[in-house]
Parts: sequence; C-alpha cells; structure tokens
Amino acid sequence: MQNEIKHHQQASLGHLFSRVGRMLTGHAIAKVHEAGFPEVRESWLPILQHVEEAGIRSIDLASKLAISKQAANQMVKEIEKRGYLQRSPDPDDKRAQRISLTEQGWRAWVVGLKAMAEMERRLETRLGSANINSLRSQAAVIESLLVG
Amino acid sequence: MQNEIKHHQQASLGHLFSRVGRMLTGHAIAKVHEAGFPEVRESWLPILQHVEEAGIRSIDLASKLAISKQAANQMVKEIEKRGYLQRSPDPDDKRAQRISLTEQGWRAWVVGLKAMAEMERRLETRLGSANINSLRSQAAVIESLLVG
DNA sequence: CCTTTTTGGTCAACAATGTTTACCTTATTC
DNA sequence: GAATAAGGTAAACATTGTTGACCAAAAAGG
Repeated sequence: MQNEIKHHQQASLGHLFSRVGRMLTGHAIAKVHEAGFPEVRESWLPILQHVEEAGIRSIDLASKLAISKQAANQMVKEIEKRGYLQRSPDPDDKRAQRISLTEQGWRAWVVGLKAMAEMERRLETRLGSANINSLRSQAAVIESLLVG
Repeated sequence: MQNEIKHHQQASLGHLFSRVGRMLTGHAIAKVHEAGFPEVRESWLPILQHVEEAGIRSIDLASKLAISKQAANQMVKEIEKRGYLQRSPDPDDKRAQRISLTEQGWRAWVVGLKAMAEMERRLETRLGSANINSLRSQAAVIESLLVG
C-alpha cells in the first residue's frame, strides 16, 4: 500500500505552490532591499498589502488578516518604528487610529510592486501571457474547490 | 506613477501561489486530523517530508530544510514526544542518531498523501490532467527563473 | 438623557518556531 | 597520536503569534 502511493511520488501540489510563492515574494523583497530599504521583512507584506489601500484601522487590518488585533498592532508598531508606516488619529472616531504608509513606506512599496510586475513580464515572455492567465484562473479554481 | 501601477492591480503571483499552497496543505492536514491524528501540525510537514525517505540524521534534515540543527532537533523532539517520530542510534556513527517515522507516524503520513492525491484527482477531473501537468511545469519554469 | 453594551485599542503573560554562542563527544586527517 | 572536523545538546534570546484583563469612546435602548 505504501508503494502504491510512493512510486508516483513527486512534490505535492501544496508544497510546490508554497515554495514558488515564497520564491516569488522573496525575489521582490530582495529587490526592495537592493533599492535601499534593507529593513523590509517578508512578514510585513500581509500588513502592507492591506494598508496600501489608503489608511486602514488596525482592527480592520486584524480582521482582514485573520489575526488578533494585538498581533496586528504589534506588527504595525514595529513597521512604524522603522519608518514605513504612520498612525494618525481617526477624524471620525476618537478611539481609533488610521494606519498609512509614510513617504518612505510608499517608495519601498512601489519598488516591490515594480519588481513583481517585472517578474510577471519576464514570465509572460517565457511562458506566454495566455499561460499566465490560465495559471491564475486555475489557481482560482483550486481555491474555489477548497473553500466551497 | 502610483496609479499606473495600481490600476491593473490584482493579487501578486507570489501572494496567489502562497495562499493556494497554504490552502492545499491545510486541506490535507484537516483530513489527517479527521482520520484520528489531531495533534499533527502544519509545521511538521517540512520535517516529515524529508524523514519519510527512510531514516535521516538530524544534521541532514537541518541542511535540507536550511535551518539550524538546533531548530531541526527541537521540532523532531516535539514530534517524537507526540509519538510520530523515533530516534535510534546510527549504526555507523556513535555520535549520530537516525530519525524515522513510528507506526503511528507512518499511518498519519499515508493519510496525508492520500488526501493530497485525492485532491489532485479532483483537480484533474475539474481542470483536465493536461492542465495539471502544465501547471506543474510552469511552476518549475518559475522556479528556474528565480534560482538561475 | 442616562445607563448599558459594543467597539477600538493597550498591556502583560505566554506559546511556537527560529537563531546564536558555547560546549561535549566521536570521527577523521595529517 | 594530536589536531581538527562533524553530530548533537543546552541555554539565552528574537519574532510572531495567542489569550485574558482592562480602559475609554461610541452606539443602542429604555
């Protein structure tokens, strides 16, 4: 029974996807480092991804990331300390604060986006843009199978 | 300049791959839990993946995983404590120990492999096996672009 | 209105997974 | 054989998460 399974053994799709994903984001981060933002960590990405859309409250951040508000806030504090995020009082709610990118944060973020876009361009010339599109749509199918 | 980038914004490929990868392995783990092995953690997978090939020394594990030998050993100890791994003295080297799956470890591992295989089967009927293959080969191309 | 409940946020203690430094014992090499 | 390399362990600490207790502002109900 073991052999049945073992003999057509190749890396599982899960493993494959995770590894490629890490490599892609790792590549983008490396470009950001090269561009003069060496403190930027991969762990910041989930945060920055959501902040980017123009000022978010930390509780919304937490719920989007599906982590506790304390964890979200801690990361934000750390990134703030490094000068990539800032918190300003929420004009509509005296309890709340709005988190947004600083000048520096925005510059680093743009570098990352460009690196990712550049990578996708290279992939398109290598695989064809039709393939990239089908790759995305297949990934979407996989997600839908696992969620629903 | 910001808009240039923002306006064709969709999740980055890196993000996409990582998420799908996590969902796939999460699915497999869930099946393992259901099958009566509730302690199995996602963090064990990198270890088990390498152990599976019949008895490995912890130093080799560490180097394959690109983590410190202490970190590797710590995880192994934890998994051993739960009854899924065992360490036995290396017959060829009195300093070393061989790490291998226990009976229970092997049973849980098989459940995970089957869940993954079953998932791939579902994907093949949904996307066609040609597509799954091209997906794998495209992932390989991406890897090669990032490594080389 | 004024009380009650909900919501945004903080603090403190702790869990999980990693790193570094230092060390011991056995193998290997000159 | 003595010196060096290799496998492993121990201890202190960093990162990133959790939970529980709490406070102040906002929203809801009478």
